Amino acid sequence: MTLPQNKKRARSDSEKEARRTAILGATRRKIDSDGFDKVTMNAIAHEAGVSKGTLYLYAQSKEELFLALFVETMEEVVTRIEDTATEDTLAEVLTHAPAEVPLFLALLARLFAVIEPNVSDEALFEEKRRMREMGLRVANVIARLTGAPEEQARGASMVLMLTMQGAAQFDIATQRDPETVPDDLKQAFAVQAFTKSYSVAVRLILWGLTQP
Amino acid sequence: MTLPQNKKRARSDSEKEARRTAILGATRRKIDSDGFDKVTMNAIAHEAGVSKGTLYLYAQSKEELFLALFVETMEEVVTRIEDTATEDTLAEVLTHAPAEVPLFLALLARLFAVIEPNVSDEALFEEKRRMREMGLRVANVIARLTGAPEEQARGASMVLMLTMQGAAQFDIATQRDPETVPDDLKQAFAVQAFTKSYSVAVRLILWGLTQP
DNA sequence: GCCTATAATTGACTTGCGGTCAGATAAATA
DNA sequence: TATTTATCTGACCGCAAGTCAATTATAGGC
Repeated sequence: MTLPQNKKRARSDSEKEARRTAILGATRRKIDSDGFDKVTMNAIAHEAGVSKGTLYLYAQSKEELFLALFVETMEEVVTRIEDTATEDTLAEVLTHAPAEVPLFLALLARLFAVIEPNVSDEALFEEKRRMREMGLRVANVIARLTGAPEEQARGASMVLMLTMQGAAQFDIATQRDPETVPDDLKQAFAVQAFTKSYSVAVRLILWGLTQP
Repeated sequence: MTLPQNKKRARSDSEKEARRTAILGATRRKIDSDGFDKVTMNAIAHEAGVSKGTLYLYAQSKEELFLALFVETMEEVVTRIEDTATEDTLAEVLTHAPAEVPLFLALLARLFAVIEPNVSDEALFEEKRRMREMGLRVANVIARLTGAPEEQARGASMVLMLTMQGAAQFDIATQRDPETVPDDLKQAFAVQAFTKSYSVAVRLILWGLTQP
């Protein structure tokens, strides 16, 4: 409810944008506090200080809120990679950026199986275009820092995205309270932590890229 | 409803096993015909010729049915790999086996984000142990056929599982009716098909394994 | 073969959530 | 200030997962 002044309704475009931002912020906080699977539209509405009906003026479904959030977080991840990666730190940055942007992994892990099936074609296609664009930005960084040809860097960017997806899935399992995990499985859960499993893949891919 | 003779209730262990099998078969057919997201417990019950309540005598939740099915299909994938892979066809078999066992990819794609969060600890841990065991069986095949040391083969097996997860996610998107996809995105969707994206990763991993 | 105890089966019911829409009303405009 | 516009609301709907008291098939004892 960070609407300009003491207005209660968003009439102008900028006011609508402010409300949308407030709703996405509320969604963010709710995923953070309750976990992705337990977030309800009522809870988001309450957190945002609006009614449930209002949410549906700004998104066509619950998953469209999640999709918008995902695009935001992915944008942040890519920007981070562009801004901080150097020749020496590329692997390091590629590995840690996704893990350090809050909610990115949680949303990525649900993107294809949970979020996208429940989103209008329109919103989906727009997101796909943005994803493609961000993939290319990462490819550019890789090409610039490794000296690999554009084409190969694009391939690497896609394989990275694919393995990141897998690693994000694995990471979900590790969220489980360690107290409840039997001893003989603790190891199996632990090795699935995101940075642990993903860094192996990143090194493998980058290494393959710099070989003749 | 393939219960022995004309019995209507499963009293002995073997009869219960038969009923369980029948229920899993019905679940399979329903996912096949309606798609994972549209399957309901009522529909499964009807297909199996029992009531909804009966389903809950054989599984604690809908997702536990899916989990049991997943283990079945993964067992089949691993067995296939063990039985048909040779030194020359390893990459080929690793790529195609997952795609050829019906429902395996659909279930794998939902395993961590959808199925596991809704399953009792008991069922989850049992599944994890089986998964680990199957991972080792694949590692053995890899070690045997490539001559790589056990340890390295286990690492490769895990990275394979991780990328397979990612590829299964990507594959969901390609299920979309091509008619509805805008021209500029057709390419982006197409390259995400399972065997297309996964085979690249398989070759990369096996190649890394056979290098000094 | 009949009776009884056991427990498998049923399906109406409860619960909870996503999504809708007719009415209420804030705010821009005349 | 009156009128118009369209944002906002929340009671309501539909649907699906999951429950449980009542029903009844079946095994085992007589």
